[in-house]
Formats: sequence, C-alpha cells, structure tokens
Amino acid sequence: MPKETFLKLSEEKKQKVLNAAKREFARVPIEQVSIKNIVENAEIARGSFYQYFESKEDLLAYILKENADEIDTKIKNKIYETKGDVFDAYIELYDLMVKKFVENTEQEFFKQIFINLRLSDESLFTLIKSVKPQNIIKYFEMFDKTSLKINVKNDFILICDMLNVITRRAIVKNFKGNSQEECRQNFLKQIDYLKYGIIKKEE
Amino acid sequence: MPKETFLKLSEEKKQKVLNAAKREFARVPIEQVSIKNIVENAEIARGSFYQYFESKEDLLAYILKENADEIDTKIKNKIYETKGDVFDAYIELYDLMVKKFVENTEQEFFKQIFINLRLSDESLFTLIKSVKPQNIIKYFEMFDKTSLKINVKNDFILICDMLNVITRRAIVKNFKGNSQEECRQNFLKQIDYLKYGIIKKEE
DNA sequence: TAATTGTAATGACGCGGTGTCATTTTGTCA
DNA sequence: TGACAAAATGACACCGCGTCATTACAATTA
Repeated sequence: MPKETFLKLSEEKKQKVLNAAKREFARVPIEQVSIKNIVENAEIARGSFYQYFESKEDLLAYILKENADEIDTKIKNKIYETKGDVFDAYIELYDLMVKKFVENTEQEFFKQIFINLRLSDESLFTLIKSVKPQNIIKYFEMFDKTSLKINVKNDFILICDMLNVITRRAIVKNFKGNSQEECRQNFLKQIDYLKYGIIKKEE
Repeated sequence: MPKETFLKLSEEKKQKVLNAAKREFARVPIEQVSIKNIVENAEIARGSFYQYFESKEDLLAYILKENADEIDTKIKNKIYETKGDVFDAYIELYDLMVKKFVENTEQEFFKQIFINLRLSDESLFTLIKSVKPQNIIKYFEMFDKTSLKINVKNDFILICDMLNVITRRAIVKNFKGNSQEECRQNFLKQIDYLKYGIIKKEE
C-alpha cells in the first residue's frame, strides 16, 4: 500500500505519478522496471518516490488493485446471478477481463502484466481475488452441484483450478496477436470440452 | 549456448561451474541471480564467466536444455507407445517430470524454475519442446482420433493446450508442500474430468 | 507580520553489482 | 628456448539503488 503522503497528494499529481509508472511498467517486465525512469517521467525527485511507496512492487500492487477490485465486484454479482453455473461465471469473467484489459488504451501495460503472469499463485499478480481457490470455495454452497460430478469440496476446487488456468491462458492469447474473435471461440470450445468431455460418448 | 571456451574445459571444471550456478539459481528467481555469487562459488574470475557464457540466461538455458532433452526423448517414445492415447502420454509426462524434478537432490533448483514459470510461452523456460503446440502438432496424424471429439487440427491444439497448462500446474503443486500422492490423485482426477466431462451424463 | 512547528521535497551520497578490456598466464609447437 | 595463440584475470568505469541530512513549504499561533 502507498504511504499516506501519496494518498494526500492532489489528484493531478497522483495521476501524473501513476501515468508515469504505467508507462514504465508497460515498457518492460517488472524486474527491469527502473525507478529512475518513473521519477523522471513523473518529474519528481528520487527521494519523493520512497516517500510515496515502499517499492515498485508496492506501486504496481496499488495500480492493479484498483482494476482488480472493479472486476471482482462484477464477478461476484455474476456468480449470484448465474447461481448454479460455474462455467457461465467463468465465461463472464473472461469477457469482463478482455473488455477491461485488452480493449483498452493502456493495453500495453496490461499486456506486460499478463504475459509475465506466473504459473504459481503466490505472486503479486494474482489479480482477481474472487477466483483464487481459497475465495471461490466460499461460493461452494451456492453453486448447484446436482448436475455436476462433484462429491466433495475438493472436487470443486480442482474444477475451479482448471477453469482458472484455462481462462487466464485464454486471456494471454489475446495479447499475442491472435484475433479477439478467434480467441473467444477457442476459449468457448475449451469450456465445452471441460463440460462434456473430450471422449465421445458411446451411443 | 555457451561459448566454445566453456565446452573445451575439463569435465571437472565444467561441473564446478555448473554446480555453482545451480546453487545460485536455486537461491533466488533468475532476476535476482548474481553473477558475482556464481563466480565466487565456482572460484573463477569474473571475466572468465563472460568468456564462457553470454549471460546468466544463456547459462540457465544450457542447464535446462540438458534436462529437457532427456525428458523429451522419453516422451517421444511414450507417444509412439501409447499411440492413440494423448491422455496417457500426458500422465506419463507428469510422472517423468515428477521423478526427474521433484524426487531429486537438486529439488530446490527445479523448484525455483517451476515456481517462476510464466504463463506465457515465449519464455526461456518452456522446458519440454515436444509438448509445445507447434511440436505436438507433428504427432497429430499419429494419434487415434476416432474416439475423440476432434474434427480439425485446431481442436487437437486446443486440447493439448489444456493438457499442457493443467499438467504444468500440477507439477508446480508438488513444490508447494502438498504431498506427492495427493498431487497425483488430483491430477488424475482432473484428467478424468477432461476426458469424460464435468457435467453428468443424462441416463 | 513574524515566529514556530510539523510535514513534504530534494538530490548528493555510499553501496553493490554489472560488463569490459588491457594485461598476464598458460599451453603448444617449431 | 622462443614465439605465438588461447584463456584467465581483476581493476575499472558505469549505473541504478535506497537513504538521509538538509531545505522548502504550509499551517498555526502570538
């Protein structure tokens, strides 16, 4: 979290700093992000940066949190709406994320973030809290499991885990030159495979 | 690729350098790996490092390649053996990788690599070539597709893509304190979901 | 208005790691 | 033994980092 000093700044100055930061974060993966460049872009003194933030990770987490929270709220609502259908909830999540992250003037920034997402969970970059297993399990009771092959809670977690990783991967592909339409079709097909299986039913 | 100078070194010295490197790569994610530490561990001069390798990425790629090639050969054979069953091939891949990377004295090294694997493909770290879509497609003709819901090549790629990402994720979990047995059971269950679907068949 | 006090901004500084390169050492062959 | 190429070495200049003593500013009080 940014320090109080930053939060007290005028809206204008805050934006200037955040824009400078996004520009730098869009340039290279976080390890290569240079605080020197950020303070130069933002026209603040080097020391000021450390008066505002603990580190570049702190700053990035703040920027991401704003975006994640927004999606988070929407997805929570969607889960309530689609009560009974995890798959629809994930498709909605996909659409929300594409809308927010791909169709965006700050595309390059988000591209950098998504492309460099790690397979591991612990990282800073797990953007959307509500789809982390420890959170989604909260919704377990709510989902309609009668039509699904779910016996124990753990089954549900395994399924969410697959949905998670497939959805994230599908988003990443949007940043890799493939057309948005193509990506979505492929994603829907994958969801379908998950729902009904890859092996043909015997007639 | 290492420079010729390195390859010409005595086996003993090469091993000393590689061991020093693995030790350092096991310590922290690659961005934080310090060449200073490597040369100190290996007891060579700083300048020598650059006589041997272009960069730390170059060195890491070399170490990984050795391991990847080994798995690669085995998995190719398995694909021929299990002709007709992509799923079995991936389960074998999983087992091979767990054996090679988890049950290993160099566990910490591989842990660091896997934990920091990126969701994106372009990266250095795509260890096993034969499961990259552009490679697996070569096996397309070989697989028995009659029992699968596959109409076009692209369907096959989408399926491999899911298998890929689920398998990798399952490996990662082995490094996260979960028991090996538990991880394997969960993985097999996920493969089952993929094969037969999550939604119950109507009787 | 001037004095006081607390808060924010500043940039010079020491630190540590980087990649280079001129020099030295080693090894080989006439 | 000398001459030559290949390899090893570590001092060096460079760069970005995080800190911190100092300065600037704003608000409060007399």
